[in-house]
Amino acid sequence: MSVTIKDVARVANVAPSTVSRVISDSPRISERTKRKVRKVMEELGYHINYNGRVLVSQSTQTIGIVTKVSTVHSFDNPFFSELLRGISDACHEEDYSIYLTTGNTEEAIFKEVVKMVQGKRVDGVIVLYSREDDKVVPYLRDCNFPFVMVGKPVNRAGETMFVDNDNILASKEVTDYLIQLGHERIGFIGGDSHFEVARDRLEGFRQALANGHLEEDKNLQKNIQSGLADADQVVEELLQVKDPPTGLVITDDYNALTVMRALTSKGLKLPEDMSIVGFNNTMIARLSNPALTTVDTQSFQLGHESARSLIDLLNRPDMIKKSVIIPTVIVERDSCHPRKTIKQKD
Amino acid sequence: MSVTIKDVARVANVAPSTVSRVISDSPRISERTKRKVRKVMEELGYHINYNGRVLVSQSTQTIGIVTKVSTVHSFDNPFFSELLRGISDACHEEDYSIYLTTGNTEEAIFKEVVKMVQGKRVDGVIVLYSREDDKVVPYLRDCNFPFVMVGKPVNRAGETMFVDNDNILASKEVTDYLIQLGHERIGFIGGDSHFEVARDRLEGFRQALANGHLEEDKNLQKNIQSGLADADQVVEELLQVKDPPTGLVITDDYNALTVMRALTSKGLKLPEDMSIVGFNNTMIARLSNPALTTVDTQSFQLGHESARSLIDLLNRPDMIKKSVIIPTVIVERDSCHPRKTIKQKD
DNA sequence: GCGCGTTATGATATCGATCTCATATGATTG
DNA sequence: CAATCATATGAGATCGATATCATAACGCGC
Repeated sequence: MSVTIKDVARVANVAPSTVSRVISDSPRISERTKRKVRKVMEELGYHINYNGRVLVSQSTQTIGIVTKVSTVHSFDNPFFSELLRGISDACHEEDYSIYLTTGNTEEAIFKEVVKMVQGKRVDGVIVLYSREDDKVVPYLRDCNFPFVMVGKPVNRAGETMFVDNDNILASKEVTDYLIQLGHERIGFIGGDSHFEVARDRLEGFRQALANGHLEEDKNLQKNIQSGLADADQVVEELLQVKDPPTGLVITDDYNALTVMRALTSKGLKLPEDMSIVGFNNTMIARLSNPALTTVDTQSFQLGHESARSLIDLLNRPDMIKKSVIIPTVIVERDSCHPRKTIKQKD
Repeated sequence: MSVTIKDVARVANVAPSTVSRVISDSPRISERTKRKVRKVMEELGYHINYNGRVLVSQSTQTIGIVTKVSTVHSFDNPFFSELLRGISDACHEEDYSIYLTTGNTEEAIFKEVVKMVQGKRVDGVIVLYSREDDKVVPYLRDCNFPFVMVGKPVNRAGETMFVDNDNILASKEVTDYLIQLGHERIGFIGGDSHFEVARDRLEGFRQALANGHLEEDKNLQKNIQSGLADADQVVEELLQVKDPPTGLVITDDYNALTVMRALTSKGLKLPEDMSIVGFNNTMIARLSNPALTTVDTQSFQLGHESARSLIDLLNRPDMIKKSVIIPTVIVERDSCHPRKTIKQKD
């Protein structure tokens, strides 16, 4: 069908192996022959077929990306898009390609992973989440297949390459920020607690409260899980509490915006009646009204570093399993306000 | 290294070709042998190596996705994420995999495409944009390589498979919607006019004005291009016009929200002082305040259909080059308001 | 002028699967 | 019971590249 190395060899009157050597620019071939062969390649419109090369070199120059269940909340979330851009960028620099897993259920994703790993379609894998009860990561460990996680591994962190923020610290800092503003009743709205990141951020939140000698009230800790409890309900509950919060730490920009909507529809004034901080600094944080103060987790960098680390690992399989922590930055916008010193009658 | 078909053959005491036939569940192999071979595969932990198969079958069961330059505005935009989800979903149903091109410049993208097409890494390609001055589509045509576009081709539509909305109609309808609400001065804020979609939506907008016997004022037609003119500037300009608009058609939810922010910061009340419609019905439309009325372009379906069409084409290469039009729906929310019958003095 | 080391190239096996063609075996039939 | 045929399996070529080993050609020193 298309032009192969043999066609080139025949026309150029050399052996296929010579053509192969010209392709890899081997120093063992004379300049004269190289020129001749290259001319023929040009004339015939030759282009290498990677599949042939892959078979012998046992390397695909491709990395696989595994995301969590994608039905509603993964691609949807701009955070993931940014991650993907970062990965994509790093891959391109190193001339690697990207192979994307899809799949709507955990089981489907797992099968896809097995298929791409065992089927030798990728050289390594980036896992874009960290959660307990996950089959993918243990599987990759068992196979001894090169992989990098975005997010801190649930266990055996020492044996695993990962790229992450210091989520405990980030959450602590941003809670501190609210405390500095005078808030004493601070609520926390997290995501799916199966994920490591959710637990870390709650932990940081609690540390900040403890540090600030503020009482921890479980009634102020809520969850928004995709589909399950929605913002309206959570807001409802938070406002019912006697002595309701004046500040909220929300672990995701998207959810933060949802909550803001719910609050305004209840007649609260933002940021005067409720100070809010989000996480991730996605583009939507800039768009809300008031603009959202949020923790920039530098998702692009997170993605970029994860790909770079994986490629490093592929190049030197025996390298030490380093982990990379990407610093976070609080981006101050307009969604926070010093606590009003109301309740004069007290 | 890993277990191959030959290892299985040796242990099971059959020929490699027999094992291959068992894999493809050929009816020419007895049930007894199949059971025996399968048992050995199980025991040895055999898994097919796709690269071998690809080489002989000349098919990768993989489709490539080409997006426009990704630096700022492609993955960023939830519209693309939804498209990707739709593609991903359809691919998974048909057991196809996804190969993603990256690249920060047009030239880099073009090279990636050549690489994946000539290098035989994918069976077909989905191009997620339609623009003039594009090298990718003409190239794919020249190679006679199977591809599907999302968006109407700039030319030679009859020879090209594509999936699209009727953007002219959609834009006309949504402009009509504003006209029905009594608006007579309506502005249009589009995107990069290199893209076919931008031109179509402008066209529909103009048709609606003409139909409604409204005068077309070029001063009310603006553009927001990624990075270039920003919302504040555009809003500034629009409000400077004598007899400024009371309604705006904005061809993208993201830009619509940017404009809304700019308007409120100028002290306008929404939707009373300005009615706004967006496009795409991305998740951010739901989050704005007031919630954005927008044209649902059904991006998930767009992606889904494009993948399905491509896979159809791959299965029957001589099939007629059909095109699919996905209907649009206006999603009414709270960002539009009947025109106030002010200017009593008139 | 013979032996030897270099250099440039060729011949061939190989990667892991599939596919075509050949063949052994057993069943069917006149 | 020989001829014929269907069935189940094996042998070997093949896909398009790379890599190893062999070898031809050449120059050089003694």
